[in-house]
Amino acid sequence: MAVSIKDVALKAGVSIASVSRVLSGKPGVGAKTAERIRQVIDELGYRPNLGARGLVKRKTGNIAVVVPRGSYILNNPFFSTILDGIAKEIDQTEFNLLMSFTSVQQQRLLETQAVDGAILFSPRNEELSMDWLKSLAIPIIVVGSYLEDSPFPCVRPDDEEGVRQSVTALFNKGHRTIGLVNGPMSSMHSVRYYKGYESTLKYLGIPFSKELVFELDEFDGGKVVEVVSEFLKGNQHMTGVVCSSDFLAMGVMKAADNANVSIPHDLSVVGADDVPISSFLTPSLSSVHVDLIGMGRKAVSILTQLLEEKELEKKEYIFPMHYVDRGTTGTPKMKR
Amino acid sequence: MAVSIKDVALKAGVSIASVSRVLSGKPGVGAKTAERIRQVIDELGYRPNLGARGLVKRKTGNIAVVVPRGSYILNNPFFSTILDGIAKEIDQTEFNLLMSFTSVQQQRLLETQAVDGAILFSPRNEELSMDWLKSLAIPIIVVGSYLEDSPFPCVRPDDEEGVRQSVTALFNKGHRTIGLVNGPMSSMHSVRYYKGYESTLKYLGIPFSKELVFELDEFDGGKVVEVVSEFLKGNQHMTGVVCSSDFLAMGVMKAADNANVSIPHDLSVVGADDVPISSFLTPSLSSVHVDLIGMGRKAVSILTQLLEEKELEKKEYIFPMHYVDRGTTGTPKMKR
DNA sequence: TTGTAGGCGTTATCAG
DNA sequence: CTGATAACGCCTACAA
Repeated sequence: MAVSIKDVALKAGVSIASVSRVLSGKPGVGAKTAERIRQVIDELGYRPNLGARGLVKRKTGNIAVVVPRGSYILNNPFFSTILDGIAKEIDQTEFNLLMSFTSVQQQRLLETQAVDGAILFSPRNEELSMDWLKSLAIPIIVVGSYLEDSPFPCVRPDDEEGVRQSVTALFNKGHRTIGLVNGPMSSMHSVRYYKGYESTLKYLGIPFSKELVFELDEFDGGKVVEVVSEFLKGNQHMTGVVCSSDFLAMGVMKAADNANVSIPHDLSVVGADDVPISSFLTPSLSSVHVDLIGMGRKAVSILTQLLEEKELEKKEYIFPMHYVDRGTTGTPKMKR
Repeated sequence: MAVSIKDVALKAGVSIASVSRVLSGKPGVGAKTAERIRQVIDELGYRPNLGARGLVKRKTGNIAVVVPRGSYILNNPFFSTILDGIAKEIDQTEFNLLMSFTSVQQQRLLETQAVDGAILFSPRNEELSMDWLKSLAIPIIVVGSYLEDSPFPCVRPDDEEGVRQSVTALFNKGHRTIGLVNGPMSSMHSVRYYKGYESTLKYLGIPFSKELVFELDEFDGGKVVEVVSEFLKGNQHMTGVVCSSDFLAMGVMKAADNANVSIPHDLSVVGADDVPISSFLTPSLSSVHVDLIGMGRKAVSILTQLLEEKELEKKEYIFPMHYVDRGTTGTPKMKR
């Protein structure tokens, strides 16, 4: 049986009101009484029950991080690095962090008034009903991507710029046949990557070919390597490939290895997001860097602003990307 | 203003007691009334307030996952894979998942009656006070490692067996000078790895040399590669190395690359845990596999058993490990 | 400066 | 079968 405010009041010989006052640092308690109360609190090791407090204050003190269904996500460093940022920033606040990984969980979490606000991680357009989200009537932030036609503020990388830089980097090294390995088009992230890829090619005067675009439903382990291997075999004239994530790039590297395609000798590869692990690969992965930790932090900080009823300066917080040249990119050979 | 049980009762023309009864599926409500109530609940989109319910039931419906301080952890696939299992299993229950990443967070979480039980992820001996943990008076499970002299059930890999198998695998390939790259000794995981390494060498009749053991405080990015490179240079007669995690093994691979040591030609490397990403490395990493997802699931399932006041069959749930031969291991060359 | 009492949304006990 | 009503732990007017 946990010690309650009543126990403290009793032992200190005061009313619970006074205890409550010193607890919340409110004025109206004599110095001596306050001191005594504090001492009793200490002695008894009293801790306020957050649930009860939430009930009357109508605040839970929790915020939710909602990640899309599909377990692949947890092993995706794009996610864990942003989560790292979220965790760091949340540590500066008084909030607890609730996480949900499935739609059942998120329903329970969001509909039962268990949280004051939520951070949606790279949601897919088709998975979340906008009406439902709005009906929740709590502040919501989208991070990593954004929802189409959504009223929610979002924090995301400047994808178009990222893919522009990676395609251009390959172009500048002499590549003229550049493929794209992309994620599922249900994510706006992939959509933007696709568009940016297309427009950059056009800008550079390179013909666009549907053959060179590969869309992966997700990175679900072994299967990926197989299909990407096929893709590589079917496009032997391709000398470079840009990917919409480092995770995909890793798959490409492995597939290349499988297909006896040497990187960067036969094929140059550029990832995206530059997750921490990228520089540990062999060869180390060229990528377009973005401050994922900062994105996580930003998501939390604007959510807490909203929670404090402050106005946001803008609706989209777009983080710059910049190309980082490492070991997976080189000049193209004449022929593969 | 969220709709409460009162609103439902009002609109249905019944007492809140009856509403509460249909909500919790308790008997004592006429079929017709129940039907009407259900309908109103639907119309109003009523959802019970978990906090209020928790207050009277003295259950929060939350369980905590406590991860040790230090951000490296989030990008460690050992963690994220176990977390994956935790998430999967939690989905089978009615619990919400609260996470804490720092000591401040875990204090708030655990001391404010915000959770019914907790899963401690690979805790370090010095970071958690046993007395404090006991004083919380909630069920606690340790996963990934264990706490010395702790009364808490734990779920962990059979580390001793793992290192025995990896050392033996190298031995069988002809290696006689085998190093160990280990984590910090504050983790029991490292301690067991160290012991297993030592005893296996003795069993195989290989002399133990302190020079060949390298202890890394943690995998904190670039620095690791540097120091491991030094280690490799200082031990050129070493033909194989076993690591206490795949994460460390990746660092060794990168360091080897830096030092112009070719794997597995010049040096064989064995990781541990066989995280999903391992098979995507080039060359793919030899490791000792363990069912990390299963460990996560098990942690949740025994915690919920405890929460239901059921007895546990045992105190330690040890998962078997078995060596998986992949690309980073080969026969030793005569000389490096 | 202090205490009393009402209420936050639920569940549970006890009458009717 | 149904409905008051008293908790649960806490906050906060309002009184004293």
